[in-house]
Amino acid sequence: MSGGAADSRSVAEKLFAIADAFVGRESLSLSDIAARARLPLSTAHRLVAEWVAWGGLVRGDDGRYRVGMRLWQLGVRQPTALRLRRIAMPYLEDLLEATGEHVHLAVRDGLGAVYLERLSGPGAVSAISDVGSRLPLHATGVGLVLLAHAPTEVFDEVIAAKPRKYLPNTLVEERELRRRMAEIRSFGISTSVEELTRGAFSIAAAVRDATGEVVAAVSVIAHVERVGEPQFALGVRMAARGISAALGYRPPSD
Amino acid sequence: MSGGAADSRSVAEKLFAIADAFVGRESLSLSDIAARARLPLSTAHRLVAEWVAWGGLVRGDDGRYRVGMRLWQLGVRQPTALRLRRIAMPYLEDLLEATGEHVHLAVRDGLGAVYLERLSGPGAVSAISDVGSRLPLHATGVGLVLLAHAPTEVFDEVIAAKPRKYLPNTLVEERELRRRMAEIRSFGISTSVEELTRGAFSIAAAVRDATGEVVAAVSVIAHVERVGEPQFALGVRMAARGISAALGYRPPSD
DNA sequence: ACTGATTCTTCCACTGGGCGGAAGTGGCGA
DNA sequence: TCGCCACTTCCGCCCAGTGGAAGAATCAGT
Repeated sequence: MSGGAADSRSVAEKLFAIADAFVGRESLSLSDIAARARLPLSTAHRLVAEWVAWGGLVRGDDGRYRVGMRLWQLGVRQPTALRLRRIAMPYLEDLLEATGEHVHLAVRDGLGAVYLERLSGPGAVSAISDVGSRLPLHATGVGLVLLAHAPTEVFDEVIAAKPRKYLPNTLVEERELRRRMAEIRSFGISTSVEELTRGAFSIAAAVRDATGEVVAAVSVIAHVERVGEPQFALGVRMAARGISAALGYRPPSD
Repeated sequence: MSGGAADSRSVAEKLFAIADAFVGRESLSLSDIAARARLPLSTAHRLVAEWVAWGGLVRGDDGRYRVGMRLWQLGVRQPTALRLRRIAMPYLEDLLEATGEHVHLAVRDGLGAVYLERLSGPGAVSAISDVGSRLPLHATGVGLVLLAHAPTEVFDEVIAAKPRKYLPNTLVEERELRRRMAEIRSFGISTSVEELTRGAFSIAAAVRDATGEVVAAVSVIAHVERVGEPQFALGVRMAARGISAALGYRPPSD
């Protein structure tokens, strides 16, 4: 029956590929899933049925599949996300009030910045990020901050992965990125203008926990005309300090 | 090599069993996982490694495993949870302010009530429920409300599954439960005293969406001495109505 | 109602990936 | 140094998983 070369991925990898197909989308048809996971329809059909039987995926009345409550249950208790979000929320709300633009909280996971929270004012720029998004480290405010404080291997991997130039201002050269990292580490804050989104600039700062390690980053994304207004840098600094303090960080006093 | 009867579960089921082991716990060691998932250590080891390779689980510095950001990403966008939480939050906060006790929002998933949100006042009773918990329908305020408005098959399955009697007041008999369901449907509110937690009572009401279907339930769990104080029933009713209205529900006006 | 396109579901025989007992490794406490 | 426990790796057997193909269901256009 099977003519061509069999798919060398393990069952688990195929199941995960199906799960991955759902990251960032509401609902998918069987063929969508099969296409995204690069699986033959019959295989996708069978594996999706297994997810459904477990409750990780549910089939709607429209025949399309959605992420089910069981996966929600599993994810919602992710310790890092839970703790950081809970602690950071009041500071993020203050920051939103002070700026009226997009406010972000993100952590690094591998080579991506994962957005734990996004609060947005009414007239904020249209941005790609949302809660649960994963964006590249080199092209976002939070990403650059997280990268600047990550182990050097991470930087090497980012370079090795050939970072994509989204806009003319996106940094992709190793030298430029290195300089920028050093800058962020010494200033304690990062300002990017039109590096990922046209018409937007971003100010980001690092959040530290009780051990002094950088565990997250906060940022504001605002309309580029407002660049230079002092409340952004000030607000982001205060939010980052506040959250760090709430996490038990005590800055070296010497 | 393999001597005894092989495990008849499919790879997928084994992977899911591992995932299930994490529901409601922060971190597990490999042997914990193997025990909970009823898998030989070597099998658990291999499958856990697959989860880790994908990013669904992460291994901490302590050697224990935790749910990773990838599973969080997947779950956090679960459409029902996302939408209901976002819309309901302000009403739940009002309800918390009015009562100062535990406030819950839950949906039915299969034979369980899954808690989408829990807000708690400072002196609230110690309760088992938390965000992401799954509790039996017959033994919780929200569960009874959800059961009362569920398809009859669900009720039959609950009965068939021999509901457990947690406390003397827990309803487990088919006749009693049926009567209670009818009561809830006609009064539009449910009051339970010490059915799951000693020293606590619960008042719950149904939330409907634009189609008129019951999609969730809100409840307050409070110290049993406060039973009868009017703000509980009133507050729960108002919250349920408010959320329903925000979801687009228009009560029949005749 | 007929036709054809599209999407989903089921079937089945071949085969290599998964299986798990057993042996190996490493760390810790006595 | 020894024993214990928790984890990791190994390896050969065998059946679960595979995916092409055929069948069923659904839908749109004429």
